[in-house]
Amino acid sequence: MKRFADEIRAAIAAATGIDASEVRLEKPRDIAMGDFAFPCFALAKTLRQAPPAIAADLAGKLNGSFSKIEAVATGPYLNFKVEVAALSQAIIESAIEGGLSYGKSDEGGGRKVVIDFSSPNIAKPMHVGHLRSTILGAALHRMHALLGYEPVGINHIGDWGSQFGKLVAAIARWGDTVDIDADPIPALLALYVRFHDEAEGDPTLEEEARAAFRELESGVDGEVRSTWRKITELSLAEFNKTYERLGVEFDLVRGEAWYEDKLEATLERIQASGITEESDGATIVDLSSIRKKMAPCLLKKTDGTTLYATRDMAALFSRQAEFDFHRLLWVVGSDQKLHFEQLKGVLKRMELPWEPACEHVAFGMMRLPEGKLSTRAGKVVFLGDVLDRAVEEARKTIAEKNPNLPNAGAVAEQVGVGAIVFNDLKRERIKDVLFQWEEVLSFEGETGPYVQYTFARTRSILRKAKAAGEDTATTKVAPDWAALEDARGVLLAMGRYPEAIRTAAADAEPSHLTQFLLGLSRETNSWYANHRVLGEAPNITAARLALVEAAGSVIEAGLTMLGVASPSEM
RNA sequence: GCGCCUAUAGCUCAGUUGGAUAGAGCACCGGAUUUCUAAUCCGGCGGUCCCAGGUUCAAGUCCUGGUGGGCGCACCA
Repeated sequence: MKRFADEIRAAIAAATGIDASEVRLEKPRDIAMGDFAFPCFALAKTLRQAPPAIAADLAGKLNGSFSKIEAVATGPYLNFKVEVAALSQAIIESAIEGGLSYGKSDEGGGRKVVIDFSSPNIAKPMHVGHLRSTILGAALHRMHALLGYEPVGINHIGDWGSQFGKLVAAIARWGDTVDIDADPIPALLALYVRFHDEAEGDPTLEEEARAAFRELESGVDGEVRSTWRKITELSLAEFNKTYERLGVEFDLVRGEAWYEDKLEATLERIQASGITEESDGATIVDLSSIRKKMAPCLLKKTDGTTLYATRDMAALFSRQAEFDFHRLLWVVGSDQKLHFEQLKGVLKRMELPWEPACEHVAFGMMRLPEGKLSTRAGKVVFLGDVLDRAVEEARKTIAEKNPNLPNAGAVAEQVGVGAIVFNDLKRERIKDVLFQWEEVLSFEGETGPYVQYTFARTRSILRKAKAAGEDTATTKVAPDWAALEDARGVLLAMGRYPEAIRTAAADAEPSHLTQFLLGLSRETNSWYANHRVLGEAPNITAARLALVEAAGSVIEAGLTMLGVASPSEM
């Protein structure tokens, strides 16, 4: 695909004198017009000619230099159509050869991309709101790896801070009223909620909590620390079950606590750069020079303990020193935008040249029809429940549509979880999401199961072809590539996959890929409706089989990038 | 109050660095299966692209000012 575009660009460059890299090719409005379009408006001024005249003129010049491409002037546009045999063979072969690595490139050159994602808080259950960071980060990790970067996925667990003082205090008081070992997360959540309820009428609780956190931060290895350690371990074990279901892995699981012994050096480093000041007894960095009225960054409280920003600065310095990253992606909700702007603001004031490499990959908030998510107020949908219900729904659909499916249970898991994951990656990440059961449990239309279904059908055809002895390996018939004219939409879609991956990674926007997959699936399904693969003339069947194999291969590659399974039957 | 984000069909959303007649899905109506999975396909219905100015040969896209919604704004994370 790219080589045809490059050929066209080079020819236009030669004919007009503009640089080949400046030639921008678009997608024609209608596929019947061609595969690539070049608008001639921009040339009108320099050539002192009307765009349609330029297009007509260029068409004449270019057609002489192409062998497999035809240029047609349509008004102010110059449209290009690649000979179908050349197009289909090139795209199908590269898609099939690419396999799951289709779109692979070495543009990353092994440079490191640190991706900070998921980051749940210890002692709280994961809810639907945690899903987005987890699967966005995992998808970005896979895409960067494909593009030749060396991604470093870090789970920056929220395991530090004054809230743990509260939890420790609550356990000290009421730990024997709940069974933490049996089902740790709900038990810890109950204690946390109780703390907040009772702290209002009992100020000694807050004092105990502060004392506990002070002890934790002092480094003393006593009762408090051992309680904290236990909470952390139990929570991590719980989180891992969810990660396993989602197919998510991390290169490093490092909680905020991991940076504990780096806090002092971090503060010293920032102070040494001369940008800190005292304000009401706290240590801050003024950021009004970064943006008018931007809130200052607080690094140390009046009582001497550290804050979220202090720990994130420590993490940042540590990662920069350890990985010397090309990019650092914080995959964290948009509600924390200011926090990351502040971190970047501190870097700017320190005049650190790697500041632009740090990006906040913000995503919109998940809301329920009844309002904002709140674990404490019980307004919450737990992630495990969402996955379970989707899987149950998938199980029912399978029982109804394909009752003899082998491995029905495993496929239901793949389809149900796939539906949830795909749905969450479907729209632009910055957009807020209203969580609605009927939407996430829907398997029709623009959904993960729709894409999975398209793939399953490609596999089904390949299976039947093999059984009938019609697959290319058996028949050794040369495919009639020219017979795929009607599949041009499918071909062009497949050809755009590498670019979809590239922009998805560059913009840290996996929705480019989900949208791509929906488009390819639509083209493929639409083509199926009007064309038979099996039982046609051998060279036609061979070409169509290759098309089906390639389309399935690209879909599988894309779903794999997203962390969605591709069952071969469903 | 200030800052950031967002607004496209009844609903949920696409719409490349500004380019040809603004596209899907859901819902609703009507069709398609003796043959490769109907979790599909085809057709119909449905639009002052929030409003008002501006820049441009060209604006859903860029700029300015409004309006609605979301998020945030000092010792929580």
